[in-house]
Amino acid sequence: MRPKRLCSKLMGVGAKNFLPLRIQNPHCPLSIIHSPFPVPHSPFPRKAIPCYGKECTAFFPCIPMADAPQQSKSTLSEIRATRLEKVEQLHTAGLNPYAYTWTSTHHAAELQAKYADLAPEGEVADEVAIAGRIMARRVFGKLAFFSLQDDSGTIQLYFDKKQVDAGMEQLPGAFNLLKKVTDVGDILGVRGTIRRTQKGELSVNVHHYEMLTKSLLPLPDKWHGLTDTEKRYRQRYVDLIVNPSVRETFRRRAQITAAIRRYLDEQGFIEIETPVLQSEAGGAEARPFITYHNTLQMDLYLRIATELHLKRLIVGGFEKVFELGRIFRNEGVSTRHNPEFTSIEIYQAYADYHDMMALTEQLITTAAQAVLGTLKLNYQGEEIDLTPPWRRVTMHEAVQAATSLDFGRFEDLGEAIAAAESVGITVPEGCGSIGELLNEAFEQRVETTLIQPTFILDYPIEISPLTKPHRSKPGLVERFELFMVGRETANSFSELTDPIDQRQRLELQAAKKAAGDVEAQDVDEDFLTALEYGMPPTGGLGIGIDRLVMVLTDAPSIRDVIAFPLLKDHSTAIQAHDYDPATQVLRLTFQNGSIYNYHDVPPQVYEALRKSASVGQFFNQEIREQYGCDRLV
RNA sequence: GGGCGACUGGCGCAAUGGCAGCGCAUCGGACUCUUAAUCCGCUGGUUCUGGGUUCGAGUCCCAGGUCGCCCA
Repeated sequence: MRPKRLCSKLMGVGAKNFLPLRIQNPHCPLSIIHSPFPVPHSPFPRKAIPCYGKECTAFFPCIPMADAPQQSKSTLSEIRATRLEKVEQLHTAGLNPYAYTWTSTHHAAELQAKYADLAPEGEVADEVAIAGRIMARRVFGKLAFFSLQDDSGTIQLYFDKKQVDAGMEQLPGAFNLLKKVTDVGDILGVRGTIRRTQKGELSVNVHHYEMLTKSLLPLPDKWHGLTDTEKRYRQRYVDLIVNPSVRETFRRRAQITAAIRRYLDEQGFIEIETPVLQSEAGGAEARPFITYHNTLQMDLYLRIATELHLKRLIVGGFEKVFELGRIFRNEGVSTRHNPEFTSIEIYQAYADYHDMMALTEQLITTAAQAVLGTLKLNYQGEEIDLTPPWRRVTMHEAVQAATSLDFGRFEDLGEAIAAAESVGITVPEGCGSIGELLNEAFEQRVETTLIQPTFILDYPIEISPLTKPHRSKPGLVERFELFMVGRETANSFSELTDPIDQRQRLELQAAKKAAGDVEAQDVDEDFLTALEYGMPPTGGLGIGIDRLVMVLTDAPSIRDVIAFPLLKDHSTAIQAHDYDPATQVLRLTFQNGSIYNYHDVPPQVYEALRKSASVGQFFNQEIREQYGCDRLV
């Protein structure tokens, strides 16, 4: 075995009077010394207990206090410690580094606009107050320039020693204190007048400043910024601070949803919130998340669609309803899929899918105009023109154009499969109907080619269990999907209102589910009961808000338009383990506090776990997928 | 689920198997018009984790983790 390398500074010295420098093993059970940072202010115990944790194969790099270099201020914990000292200095000076309130007269962008015509070295006596985050410091002996960033933009702060000291007489050495205790990242409030510097930068000529919030952690490199995608998603707040375009994306997202709601409101639609927790997850073909209600002792599903409840509202007499909200689908993660995402579903009584096509065009063009001011946009290098009317083509026509196969002419499934395979279409196992095969051919050959907004009409009945049969084309339903930039963006139908037909279709779904299809839905008896009371003819429409926002903000990944996308935990660190040989139950306590019982674990497996160099790794390899478990906490 | 790639100080990046380096930031000093300020000086790293090969591993091999891209 390779010998452990030990920190030479640690060798031969006792455990006392050490200053922990860096936390190396976050999985160690002795969490007290693994708090992420040493806390040198207040009664910080200036010593570290060496790490004797079983799982902790790391050593703890410590240096004796007496030998510690006086000027080492570079690691994260040291930077933080230095800033905590500045917090103390502010307290000592009688200032509160975490202020309660501040009143600004302007935002940065307002000042930039208002004084756009001020000439270099021009001064205006107008008194202004402004607050924001320090994004850059350029400090001279008796002069300093800061860049201050607020919600609207940035503006330069100009600090002249004489002026600051004169303006803050009650605080002797105010200018020097400013130089000493401020860092990039701090939240500062200032009052001053407006001037444009010799070099032409509009500035606030500060005569009074207040530290509103002292920042303890350093921001990323001011020039290169934060580019690590994973860090950007995991620490979105840092991403938002240093990447203005990210703030712009989420501002646009809000404008889009606001524009959609405004339009629907103007058209007389009302938004009604329907349950997220449901005893049956229906309305779409998707695998649901499952959760549990303790006192009711029942399993519950997170909704995979809002469809069935919104239709109940149509039965109840509302004629125009919608809900814009979160949907949960227990599926994989990709640049186009997040397990929780936002959809809008809209239902209009006495309308059919042709009316819904017009509504789709109206909604999306309204949103585009609101956020971009134009219907021509660029998505990832492709020019997209949203000017209506959008192209309308049936699924049969689209597939025929791409494959030269006429699916309307096949007599039976075998013939269709042979024809599909002859043109290179991969036929999935369990493909049980011509309609499913048609959809497969569409997805494989047509979908990604639909760059400009296109309505695909008239779907096979097999893949559309909630849709009214086509009024003139047997075997098809009155359904369309909207595709843009090669992706499904909206889905709509003339809603099925015949309760008997609906029951048969749902029972077919339930049979598929019983046969093992995890995406098939169950029969929602109460929904069928509602239909039996009678639902007016209704058009329904669903739009994927995240995908729409992606197109309108030119975002390549759905994670760029979701503020806090779902990411895997960094580790399943095991804090403690316990084993009962009699019941063969292995109890594992994880770092995050959860406790699991793994069943039927043989004693020799636990022995191997105990002796393993890394418990976490052994668990991942030998236990996690191999044994059944219950969650206790 | 499969394939490919990435992971080195707070951030951005180097390092034919041979002393882990650079820029920015931090820390100390100088400086009244900067805007990636400049100049001088210093500090800071169990190279994602575990194992292996080797006299010697950031680099090679095996396993694992997370992220990204592509495919399903």
